[in-house]
Amino acid sequence: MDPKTKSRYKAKAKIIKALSHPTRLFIVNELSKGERCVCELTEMVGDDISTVSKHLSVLKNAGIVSDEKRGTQVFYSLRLLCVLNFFSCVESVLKTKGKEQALVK
Amino acid sequence: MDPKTKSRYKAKAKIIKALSHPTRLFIVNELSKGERCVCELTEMVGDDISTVSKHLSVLKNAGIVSDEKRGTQVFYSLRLLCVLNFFSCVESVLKTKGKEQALVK
DNA sequence: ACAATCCTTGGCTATTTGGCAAAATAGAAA
DNA sequence: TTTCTATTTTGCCAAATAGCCAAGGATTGT
Repeated sequence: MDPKTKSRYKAKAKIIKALSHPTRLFIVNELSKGERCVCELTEMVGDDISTVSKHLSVLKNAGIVSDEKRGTQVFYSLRLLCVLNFFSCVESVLKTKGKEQALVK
Repeated sequence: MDPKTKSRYKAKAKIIKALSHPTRLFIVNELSKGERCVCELTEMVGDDISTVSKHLSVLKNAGIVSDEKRGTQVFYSLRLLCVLNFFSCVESVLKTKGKEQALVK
């Protein structure tokens, strides 16, 4: 694999990696319904606010969400709607795996 | 977040996590062209064969690829074509990020 | 049976990640 | 300015991950 190809795959992997955490998936799904402030997300997720903030910065860094400060609050919104397509694909994997598990039993 | 919802997001994240590595992305892309044996992939990737084998087991475990032994070789093939849709979405993220970087300059 | 080939697994180390708690920052309000 | 509130950053520790090497199957061919 030549270096250029490799670095392209690295960049892509970084974006996907940003989505590879349960909490971050939940956040993305929530933001697909509209913008939310950190405090709202924190309450829904149930983790420490610093943890949620970190997850948000990962998503922001990857270019998946954007933030806007209004007053004392920071509102996040989903910038890349196409990531929602991931979900249906992932669902189908889960379904297939479910069937196989059933067969094994 | 209730436990049931949480475990569903965990399962989804696990699948996406399997795709969140440059080598594994490369492999998925390669398999989209047709089945490949471990030795072929190893040569293309350039890592130790044990490393490649481990990546393949991660993908298999996630339900993304399937394997078939024929003779002494094991052939892997892509089972979930929809994961290819991820790529175009990720491309668009990269493009957007590229533009922003250009603006900053 | 024996050797050769292909692949997987276990063991090890180095690096990265996720979580909380405490400290730092930014803006609003008094 | 001082204080309050919302958020981010930092430090620390535990757990997970990636990589290589060596050892262990499995299958083919001699």
